Amino acid sequence: MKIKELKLNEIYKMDCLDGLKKLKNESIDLIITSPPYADRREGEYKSIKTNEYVNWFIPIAEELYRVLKPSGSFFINIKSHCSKGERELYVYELVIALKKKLGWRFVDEFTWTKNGVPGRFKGRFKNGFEPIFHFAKSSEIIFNPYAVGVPMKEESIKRANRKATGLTKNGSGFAGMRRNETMVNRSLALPSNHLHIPQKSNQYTLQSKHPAVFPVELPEFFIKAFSDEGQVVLDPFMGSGTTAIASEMLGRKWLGFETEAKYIEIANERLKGYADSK
Amino acid sequence: MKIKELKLNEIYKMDCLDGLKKLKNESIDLIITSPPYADRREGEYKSIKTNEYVNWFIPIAEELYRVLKPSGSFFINIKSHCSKGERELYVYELVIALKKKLGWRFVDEFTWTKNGVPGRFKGRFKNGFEPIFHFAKSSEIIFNPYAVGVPMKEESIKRANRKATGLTKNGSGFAGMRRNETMVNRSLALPSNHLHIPQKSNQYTLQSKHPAVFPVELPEFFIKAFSDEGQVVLDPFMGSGTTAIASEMLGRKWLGFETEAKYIEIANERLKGYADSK
DNA sequence: CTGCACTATGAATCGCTAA
DNA sequence: GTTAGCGATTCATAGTGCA
Repeated sequence: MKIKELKLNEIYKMDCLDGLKKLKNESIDLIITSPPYADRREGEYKSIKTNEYVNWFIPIAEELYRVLKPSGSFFINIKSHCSKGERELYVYELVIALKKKLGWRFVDEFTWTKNGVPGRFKGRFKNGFEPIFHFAKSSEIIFNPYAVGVPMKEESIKRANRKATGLTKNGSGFAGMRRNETMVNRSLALPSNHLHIPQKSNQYTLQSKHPAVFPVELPEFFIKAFSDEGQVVLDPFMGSGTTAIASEMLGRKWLGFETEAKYIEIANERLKGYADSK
Repeated sequence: MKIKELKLNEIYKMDCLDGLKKLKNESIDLIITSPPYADRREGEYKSIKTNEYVNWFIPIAEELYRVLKPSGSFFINIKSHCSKGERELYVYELVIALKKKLGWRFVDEFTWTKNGVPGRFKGRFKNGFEPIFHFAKSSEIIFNPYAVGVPMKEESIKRANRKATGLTKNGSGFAGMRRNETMVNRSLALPSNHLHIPQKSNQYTLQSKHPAVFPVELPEFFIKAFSDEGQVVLDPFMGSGTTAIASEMLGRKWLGFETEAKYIEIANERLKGYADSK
């Protein structure tokens, strides 16, 4: 039985596999990460070869499974690159392995659309989206859909009110949702598994110094919908700390690993900047 | 050596595997289809079981490979359903099998975002996107990206013109693209692999009578970008004929198979309606 | 202060050339 | 033969600086 040796709200300069071994079983509420992609960022991180990627990730995913609570969720953002005019398949193979070899439940795939980096390629268009895969350990996960409700269109509100006068027969009809949540939030529409978040040009921000940051809106969305206040969010590949910032903003505790000292520095600066601005 | 027994611009009431056998090697320029999804619409079509889906599709994909020209492309729209709170994996397995077992080149994945069918589910949101997978036989495929160019933003046009005054040193640098194509189309920006096409409410249209139609904009996009005028488009699962309509609209010949007489009737009505409206 | 011009850059990829 | 490096290409976005 491992013990929990690590304090919260810190980024540890370790390989994530070493770091994860220091965490207790079922001590984490939510995992959000974007690991290094295969064959990218040579020089920055040690580049993982495409055909070794799944085997490289499996021991990490095993540890993630161990430390996550049964009510927790694991979100992973990763996209295959193209090589010789074909998109690689390792991301699909990874998803299949996580379920079939390690027993993760594959809840859903999100598509995050953004403004693609321009480029003309032989036989295809620039890339304008990335998938985010949602895994869990059980069917009873924390889920607060109305925390990410979007304002309804005018017309839809009217229609909803019309409908609401003739009360529906069954209370809720929806698993895991209390009826009054629906009523209270009449003006909020539920989002879908499509997230449109244009990538910002981070030219003069601290964020820009890390080569592969996702926008803060991404972890924000998943933290709101799939965790409660005060819970613990883990990012095993912390990079410049976007997951930590989002956690701070939303009143969650957090924890992360990162091997590059310079990114830890950037992340701590960003966190300090956020704390000062409050 | 098979001979081509079938006339163009017709929907044949056959199982697509039987129909495909009547087509000559390399006689088709473009394939666009949305096959029946696994475990759906029982009663309408014979439902294909999730765990048998890949093996069911492989012989069809082999025939598609045989009839497609080396310069052709194959687009397949298919999305896994959810079962017991998990999204099934057979679509990823299919993509992997098409490449690794049958030798198809996997060019790219498109994401088609739409307005999701409302519904509240346990632990996940409504579905707001479907993938479309692009396969080919060679790296030398027909590709007309500017046929689907979207108007550039005002500001980008100005910038482009400024740049164009100081001509770049090398002619093109980009394979498969003639320089003047770029210049002539200065006011068009290339799209990405993200297509946003809200699904129309087809409640009162002929289209609605088929349970699983994709919007005509979808085949339109692929026909424009990946085929030339006068070429032959095949849809092995024609349904209510959306691929045929799009082909007619764009001056392509077409051909399709469909086992249900009532959908062939609907498709022919739609085609007649289109012809009359011209 | 506003408007416009200009610049930097974002998980990119390909073909060519030199080694 | 193979590989590594370099230049060229593409545009949405945000920030800077000047008129």
